[in-house]
Amino acid sequence: MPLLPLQEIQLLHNYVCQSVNDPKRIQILYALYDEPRHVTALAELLDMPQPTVSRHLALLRQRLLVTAERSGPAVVYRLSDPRIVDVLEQMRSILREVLERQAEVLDEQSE
Amino acid sequence: MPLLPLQEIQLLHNYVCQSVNDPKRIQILYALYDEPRHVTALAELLDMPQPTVSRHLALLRQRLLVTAERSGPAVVYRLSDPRIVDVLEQMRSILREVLERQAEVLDEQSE
DNA sequence: TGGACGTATGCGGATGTGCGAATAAGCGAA
DNA sequence: TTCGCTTATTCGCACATCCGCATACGTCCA
Repeated sequence: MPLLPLQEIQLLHNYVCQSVNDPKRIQILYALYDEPRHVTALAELLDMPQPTVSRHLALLRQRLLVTAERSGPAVVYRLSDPRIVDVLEQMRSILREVLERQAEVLDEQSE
Repeated sequence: MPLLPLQEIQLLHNYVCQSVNDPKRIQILYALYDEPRHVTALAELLDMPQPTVSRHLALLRQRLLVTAERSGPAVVYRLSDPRIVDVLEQMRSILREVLERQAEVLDEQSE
């Protein structure tokens, strides 16, 4: 795999990496993976103030990771591409492994 | 997939998401995927000041995504788990798709 | 031990990000 | 149009992050 051109790295960072760089946004992505929801439902489920949820959703929508659709007075949000949660799961898997490896090293040192 | 406990989301964010939330760190991860390198080699390859590279590496090492090994006066860094670059590639794939979808929508609107 | 090479760190400033509180704006029903 | 519900936005502040510069630290070898 060749090194990526800087421009492409910028895109990757601006759109995707920044989007997942907030715990609340990660929560929102998981919640939308479960099923599409409207703003108030998300706010109640995740115990966040409505303006906070709305702001995070606006950011995710701007980054094209979620789409919004009006349903009466409410606005239902859904993931543009559910694979974004697969990515988060892969990150978790990597994290689990490196933490375990770290634990082993500490064990060996204490022997 | 159940919603994740907040604590696990925090871990995910602190270790992995934050790590990839900087264009220069993404460049470094790709460069180390290519092959393990020492600080100065990275600095020259990526055209960054040495202290900048060193600081980013320190962060990545603290997050357990890279490991450091002394080799004479130099310190060789390598990826703890190459799958981190697979994750970045998956992000790129998702980004490419949503951007294409966006382009289609704009085309339809202009017809 | 002194010097050269390679790496890490401290500091100050600039920039970016998230939040609370209040409020504006959009939609639907009567 | 007016009210009620839902969502979006504005403002000000607190906090984190990144960088350049200078410098300290580590290691090796003469």
